[in-house]
Amino acid sequence: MTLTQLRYLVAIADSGLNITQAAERVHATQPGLSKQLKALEDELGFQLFVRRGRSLESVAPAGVRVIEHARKVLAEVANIRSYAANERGELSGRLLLATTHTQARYVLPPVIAAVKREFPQVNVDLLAAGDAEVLNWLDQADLALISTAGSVPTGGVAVPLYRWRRVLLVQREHPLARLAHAPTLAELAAHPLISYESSTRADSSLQRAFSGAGVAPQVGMTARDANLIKTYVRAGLGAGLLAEMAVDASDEDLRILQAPPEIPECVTWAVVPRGRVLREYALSLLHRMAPQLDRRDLRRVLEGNQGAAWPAPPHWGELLHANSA
Amino acid sequence: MTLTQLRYLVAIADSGLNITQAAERVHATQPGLSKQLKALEDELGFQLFVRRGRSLESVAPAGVRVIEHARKVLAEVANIRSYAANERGELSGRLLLATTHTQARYVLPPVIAAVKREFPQVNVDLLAAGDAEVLNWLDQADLALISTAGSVPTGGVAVPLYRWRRVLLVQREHPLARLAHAPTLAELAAHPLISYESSTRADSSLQRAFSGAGVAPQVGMTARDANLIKTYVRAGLGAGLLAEMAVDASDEDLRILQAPPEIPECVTWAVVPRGRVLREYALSLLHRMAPQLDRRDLRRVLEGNQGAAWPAPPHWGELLHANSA
DNA sequence: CGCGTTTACGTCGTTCGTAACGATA
DNA sequence: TATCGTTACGAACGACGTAAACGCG
Repeated sequence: MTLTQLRYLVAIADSGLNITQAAERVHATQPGLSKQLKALEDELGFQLFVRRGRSLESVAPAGVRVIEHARKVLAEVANIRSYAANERGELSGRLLLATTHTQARYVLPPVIAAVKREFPQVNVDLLAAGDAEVLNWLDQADLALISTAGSVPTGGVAVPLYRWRRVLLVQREHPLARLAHAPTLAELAAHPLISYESSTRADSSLQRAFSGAGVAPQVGMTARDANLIKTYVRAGLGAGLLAEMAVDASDEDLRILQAPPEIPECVTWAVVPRGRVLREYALSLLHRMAPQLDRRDLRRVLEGNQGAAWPAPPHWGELLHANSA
Repeated sequence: MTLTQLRYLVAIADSGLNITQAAERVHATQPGLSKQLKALEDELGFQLFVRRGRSLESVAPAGVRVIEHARKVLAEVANIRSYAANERGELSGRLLLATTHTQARYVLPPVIAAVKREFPQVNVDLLAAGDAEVLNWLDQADLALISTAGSVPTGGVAVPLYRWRRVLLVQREHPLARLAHAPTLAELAAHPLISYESSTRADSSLQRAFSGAGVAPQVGMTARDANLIKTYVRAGLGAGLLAEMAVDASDEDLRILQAPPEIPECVTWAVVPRGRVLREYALSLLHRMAPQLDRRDLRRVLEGNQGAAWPAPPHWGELLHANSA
């Protein structure tokens, strides 16, 4: 058994059982992979894939288990490489972030700009997805950024970054804009809402807040992207309910209202798989998004495989202030 | 980076930084290890060991971290090998048990005999140590057997096997033997005791039971081995306080008394490092020691990296009965 | 007939062991 | 001077890539 064999194995599994495609991915030739796979199967004593004719039909049950372990091996090897790269002060590399659209569009730009200033040779790749899908990318990404209302994300060590609230964005002539006070849940329920896709789930904090007040919201439109929500607010399709981070100077034509207090605060988290060694620049990004946390503490907890008692995260506004300074 | 390099690296670390000795351990030549170590250091970009002259003086700080990860890599590779060996029904192998003397001497013999009957080609190695040290061997052993009173052992997935009580072993002419009832803690405190080494620790269940009654035991002698305790009981040095499993037919010259009820029941656990794949014969041993647990459940929990709600373990007597049948 | 896998084969690189050398206590 | 690590060298093994053959849709 060699690391190459394990690397080829997961490449084949990740390429939909297409050895030719897997060969390109690992920068090798197809017969090479074929042969190494055979060698590995010979050594283990059973087939890892079910063949139909000459091509791979599916992963054998035993293959599933072996691949799981192989991934762990490769992850640890990657950890050694990352650790070594940090140790010798390597400045180049890649930073793959799995994140929501709102983070990517409104929160990350200044943060990433700062990281790129500190590490100009680092390639930053953004992988924007919906709330629910972000965690699925965690095995490939370096870290995931995700927001929740109340619960702590699973899938790794969750680091609380900051708190934020939702706000209402309406046209100036919208009925809600004429109220002297922040609208109540009942008042809000009287108008069509435009919000994030995830808020339609029955167990979302939004739905729970409304049902707690005995009313049902009219979520007439959803989008993953705050920009789209704004567009439809301007088109007069309803009131936008979105993250306060998504409001910027370009929204002066609209009115910004506080959301009802029953709609709970959210927390944005960074999630890092347990035991993963982060490159310096990833830690730098993390630290910029949570300056309240000590850098050494961060590293210690991330590598210590254990949860930690984090301090309460600051509100988004404070973080913004810290970053602009 | 190759698996060979990582294997050589930990071999060197485990051989007290003696490359020659490490070479024997991995069945290779010394120049081979020397060269591979150099190649690994070259690839990583820094030295893993601190040299004084030409010999290795100590593990460099960075080396400590790399070795930790290397061990995880090798452990996962070993898991793949174990899984494969199970998959193809391999009947030979090695079973290294870290255990206490009492288990090794009185509990394990019939169990191991049964396992050897089922797997004649398996080499069983016992590593008997004191209560506290057993867990230190866990990284090298396949599983550890350890007893506690109340607490759950750490260091891996703990599987409760059976419950047991301590008993008193005294000479027929001992004053305690004349009592009509089981002695109380106060009565016991009036006589010198001979017990296990671990019972002298202030936080041991024995000490806590006595101090709860406001008396202090006179633990005049300790030993790790129940046989030794019996020997000294026969020499008239005091009353033996030991595990009920340690009493057998050869003790008919002595009197067996119940221990005071305040001395709590103990539980014997099997501890398996998280994520380790056990060979079939190891699982067989585990199942024989805890027939109340389903074999599939066992494997699922051990490999699922998560604790489980185990059923209450049976008393030792029931287990003994099941094994003799 | 195109796609993908396997088999065959030649070359290159690497590893390994033996042997000699160097340093150190 | 004995012990341990490094360097040097030759042989053998293994991995890789090119090219061709084989099955399958």
